[in-house]
Amino acid sequence: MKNRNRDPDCPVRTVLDRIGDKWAVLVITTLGEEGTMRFNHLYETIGDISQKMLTVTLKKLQEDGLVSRKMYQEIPPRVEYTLTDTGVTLVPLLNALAEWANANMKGIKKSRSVYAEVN
Amino acid sequence: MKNRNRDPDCPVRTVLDRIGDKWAVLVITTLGEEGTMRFNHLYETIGDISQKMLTVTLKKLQEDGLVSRKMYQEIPPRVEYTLTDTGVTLVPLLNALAEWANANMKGIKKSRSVYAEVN
DNA sequence: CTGTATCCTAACGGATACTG
DNA sequence: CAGTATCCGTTAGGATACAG
Repeated sequence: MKNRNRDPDCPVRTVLDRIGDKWAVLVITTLGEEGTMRFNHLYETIGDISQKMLTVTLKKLQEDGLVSRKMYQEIPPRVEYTLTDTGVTLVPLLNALAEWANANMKGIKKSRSVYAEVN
Repeated sequence: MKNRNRDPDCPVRTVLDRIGDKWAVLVITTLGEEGTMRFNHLYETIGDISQKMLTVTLKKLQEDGLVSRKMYQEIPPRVEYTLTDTGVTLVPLLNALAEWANANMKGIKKSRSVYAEVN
């Protein structure tokens, strides 16, 4: 495998700086579940994201070509976001992580409380 | 699937707050490749992590029960870190992400440059 | 409805020096 | 060798107000 040390172009880091972002993961998995969504729908579905972070995250994902944006010339405005083909390929990986989280959260929480008692 | 909205105990968020951390991912995948490693070995292999962040990250991973720490009473001191069984189960998922990154980095970089030109 | 623009605070995390 | 302690600049990101 390619040596990752001190390599600014390391793919792992390139992608981690993006999908390592909690909001990006949430947006991608949500779009993966619901398909095309409007801005407000995403905003309400994710729930605890701020408007600002949703905007920023969507822009970054568009920039990376993972999400596409379609704007309708209507009043009031309507904007729809959809995963691109590339974006879709990321969904199963993130879902696998989500499943891992579900399967292991209990153990992790227990470990944390044990650790807290000892220290 | 469990509704993730406004749920502070959401497993996905619990895990994302940890593996969403770039340093944690790097430590886990590195230990996954190399097996047991000493502090300095990890420090040098990862390369651009600071001593402080390595210490902090290892502590958090121990707290979650993903990494175990073994200290030898020697002079100079020797400390070895190893993935726990739980930690090991996370490795293939992270490696899958790394492979995804390798496969898609080119397209992502291209998308970014196109985006940069237009805007 | 779908954003943009500021302000502002907590935290992240690097650099450095010190310790057992 | 394997950390700890401290300082300190940068940034993430929430709150709020405003705009097209």
